[in-house]
Amino acid sequence: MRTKATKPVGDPQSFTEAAECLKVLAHPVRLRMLQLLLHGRYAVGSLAEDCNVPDNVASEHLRLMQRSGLFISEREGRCVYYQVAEPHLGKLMDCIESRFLSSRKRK
Amino acid sequence: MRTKATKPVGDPQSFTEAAECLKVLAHPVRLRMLQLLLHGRYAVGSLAEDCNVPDNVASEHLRLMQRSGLFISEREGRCVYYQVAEPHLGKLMDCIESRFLSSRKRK
DNA sequence: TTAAAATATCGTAATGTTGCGATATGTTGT
DNA sequence: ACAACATATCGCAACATTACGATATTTTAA
Repeated sequence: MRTKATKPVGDPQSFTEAAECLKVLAHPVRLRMLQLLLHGRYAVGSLAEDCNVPDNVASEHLRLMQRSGLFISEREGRCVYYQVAEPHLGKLMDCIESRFLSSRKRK
Repeated sequence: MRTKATKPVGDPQSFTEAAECLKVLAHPVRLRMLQLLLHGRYAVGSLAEDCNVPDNVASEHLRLMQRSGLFISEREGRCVYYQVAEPHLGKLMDCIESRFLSSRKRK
């Protein structure tokens, strides 16, 4: 049995899936939305306002992330609230934050 | 002093940078290259062969990742060897692997 | 039932990404 | 100097992503 010359495994299909997930995250507005939703539950309009984008643009970003299984939504009166559905996103966001984003808080 | 109602911080510029980095990672071939290079040092041709893409395509992916500061390269005779330059990529790849890729090894 | 609010969807134009073939550059051995 | 090898670059066509304005849907309140 050899102990050297091992290569990490991973079938091409898995890399494609991982890449598609990263592609969904790879947008500044969607990243910010994820960060917010990892800390709470927000309606479309609040997210749009925080991200400085029109409501319909926010809605499209949220729809994309929902179709990828990252978020779920539920209607409550007039508003639709989104929240994080994929548990691994917390750790992933930690990595991203520790590299790119400050860790201070604001109200 | 209030203890509730805090929102995570992050100026838009940082989110743009983070998103650009994720965009670079968000390709199956580039992800596989990163995984390999986190375990060793490879020349363009070896990476191309492992990823089943022509040499020039591999070279373009590597160039992109190098321009984003993720890899560095050094010539050694005829070959050019790439290696990981950004230390945070290890943890990030761990997250991705734990979610999407099996952890078995192959020779 | 009508109006207003919140969200979603659609068509479209602008822009970005990808892979390919051809060509260029750099390196080694003869 | 030349041929062979390894890598890099270029122009281009195919395709994907994005934001926008307009329009549709759903819900609440009057």
